[in-house]
Amino acid sequence: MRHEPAPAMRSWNVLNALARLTHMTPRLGSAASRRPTLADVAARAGVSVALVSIVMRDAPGASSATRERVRRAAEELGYRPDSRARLLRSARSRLIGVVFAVQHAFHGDLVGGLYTAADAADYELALSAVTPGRDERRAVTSLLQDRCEALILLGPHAPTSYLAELAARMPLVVVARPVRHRTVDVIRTDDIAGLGQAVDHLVALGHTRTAHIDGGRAPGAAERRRGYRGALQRHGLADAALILPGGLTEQDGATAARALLDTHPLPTAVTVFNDRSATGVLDVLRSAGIDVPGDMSVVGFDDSRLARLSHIALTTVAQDTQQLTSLSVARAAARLDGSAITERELVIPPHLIIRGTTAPPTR
Amino acid sequence: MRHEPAPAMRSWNVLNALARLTHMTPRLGSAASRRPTLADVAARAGVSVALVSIVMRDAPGASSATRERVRRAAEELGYRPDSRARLLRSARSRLIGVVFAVQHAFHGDLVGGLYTAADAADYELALSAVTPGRDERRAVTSLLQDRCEALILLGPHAPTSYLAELAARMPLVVVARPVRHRTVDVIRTDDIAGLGQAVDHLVALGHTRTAHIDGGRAPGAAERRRGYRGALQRHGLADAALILPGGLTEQDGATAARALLDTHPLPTAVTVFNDRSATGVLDVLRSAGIDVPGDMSVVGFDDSRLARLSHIALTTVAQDTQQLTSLSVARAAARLDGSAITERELVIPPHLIIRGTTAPPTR
DNA sequence: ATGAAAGCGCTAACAG
DNA sequence: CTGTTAGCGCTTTCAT
Repeated sequence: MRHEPAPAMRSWNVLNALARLTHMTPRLGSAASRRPTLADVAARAGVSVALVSIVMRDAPGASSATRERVRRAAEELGYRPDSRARLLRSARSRLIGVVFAVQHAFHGDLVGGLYTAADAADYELALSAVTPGRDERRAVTSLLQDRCEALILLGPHAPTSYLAELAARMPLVVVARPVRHRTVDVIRTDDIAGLGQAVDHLVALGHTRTAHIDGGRAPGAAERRRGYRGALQRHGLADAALILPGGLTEQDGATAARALLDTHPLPTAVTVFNDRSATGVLDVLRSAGIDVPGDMSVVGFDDSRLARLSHIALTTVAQDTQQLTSLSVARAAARLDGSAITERELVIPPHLIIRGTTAPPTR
Repeated sequence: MRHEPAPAMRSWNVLNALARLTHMTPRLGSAASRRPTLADVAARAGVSVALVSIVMRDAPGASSATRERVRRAAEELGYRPDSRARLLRSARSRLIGVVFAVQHAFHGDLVGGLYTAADAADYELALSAVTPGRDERRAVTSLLQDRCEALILLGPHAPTSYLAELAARMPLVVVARPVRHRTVDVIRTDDIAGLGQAVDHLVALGHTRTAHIDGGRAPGAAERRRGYRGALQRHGLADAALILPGGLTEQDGATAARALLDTHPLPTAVTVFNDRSATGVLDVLRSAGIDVPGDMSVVGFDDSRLARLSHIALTTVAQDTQQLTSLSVARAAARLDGSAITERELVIPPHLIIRGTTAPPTR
């Protein structure tokens, strides 16, 4: 059998296939074409694979001289450990699956925090996105095949029954949504306290006629409604509670703001489900000639990048993403280690950030 | 050796460890505690592992009766194929790595499209996010260990030298950013044409005094500047070109808009690097009492969800995400298959979407 | 400190 | 159509 010289490199796979064809004998293929393996490094360093494995993992049991030699060999070969093979062999995968919605800016913030936390705890993250064409189920299923040891779900919409089913398979941490089930861990912001702080602030400024534009069926929306009502009650303003149906997008806020403008008497302040929706509210109010905060105070929720923009300068309830994410990873790790856990649900206090959209009422 | 009854399930890993301890003999552990394997399914169905493998992969070579039996056994056991093991064994991983910035809404749209495209092409996606605490290098490195066959980078900031280095290892597709390098595939929007359409539209409406708020050093910004200039030139308005430094956030747009307001004579129309920045522009203009589109027309870029919001209704240049993503996956696949490729760089035409922020000039 | 050998769960040759 | 066999690249005993 003769080989014509390849006319040009046409494909990565063709290369591999060739390498395989030309070495049908059990002897190893030349390291030139394949991605280098432990065996290649071992051969080059003149030691056994086991030793190389030890060195690559920084595990104890190799002389520093050997370590040095092995490291150089690996370096020269451009060796990269194959995480699949590693995972396959190890009892633990140290992999945590994360399901997030790619369109939610707040999820973006959380993912950032999760990476940091996982890093510190020596875990890897496997991301799986929920998109318009890919639902939570899909996202979770793909993670299950990846041998994740635990799952962290950001604001999932799936029914509790499904979450419970998952939790039976493996540790499950749900973030930013309450779940009433014995085996599901929950890490979330104290939404009730958050709205409480918002209302306290407004009342302290002198507002008595307030409104709340809610989040509809979004995770946390019910709690925030309750927080709004409860806080007014505390201040003896229960009768003045006004809740308008909203949602979690700018559009939802804009629509609700128009409804708000039809209210008589017009409230002097409004709390909004989240910053995104609050942006829509601000836009409609200003277009309608309502001065913010002169004629109307507005409070958001999340302290997203949006709120911090100087031209928006939204007073808002900040979620503690650092806590939410590090506790989520810590909880998953604790479950995997079998540490004792007393509180299934961790509720993190938020804090109000006062910026430029709130002021005393002028009417 | 006696076992005390376990007081309570304390850990997933303890369970596994126990299972391992109590079965030190080479015989297989009971399927009860481990996640079921092909062997378990095979045993239950009374066939060989190989056959089960065939059935699970929907590969030819099994009678439908057997298929049925195997499927039921797998179902009863709750069997899930282990993708790591599968990948380890197969020559191909059919895995494409994707690096994206978790804070960019537009990347979110792209990721959605990529999932769909990958699905159709029978590839899997491995996501790796760039976050404030995790740079592109990190994101790429983790993907390399996952045995991805190709990489798709969304709007990367890394220097061309690094991209070239990567491209030498494996097929590399860069999306939404031009890269001048022989081995790097690029799929991007025709930014020049996009700005051309925007300017054509404004000129057709009667505008002669226009401005462009640019994207600074963002991917694509240089092209859009050039597109703006070139289009004015075509219309004999080269002298009227006004470019203000901007960026890709609302904040950047807001700042630039303030600068714009100091211009004399004030332009009657402005094109903005992207929708996000345009939002900031709109906000500042309206706050300053400038009516849009009465006093000033505004055109964005991206056709993000933002632009579509009815209260914003931004006239904008739409990027064809469907094309961008399906071509990206197709290109990666083509490289892997060794298909002939004529155009290293694919430039996709955008199209203008006229909404409510543009109108004839009144000044 | 080092090496030999046994698999992790799966797919791919090949034989029957 | 079905079973047997041999690894993928790595970690992990267990010897030495």
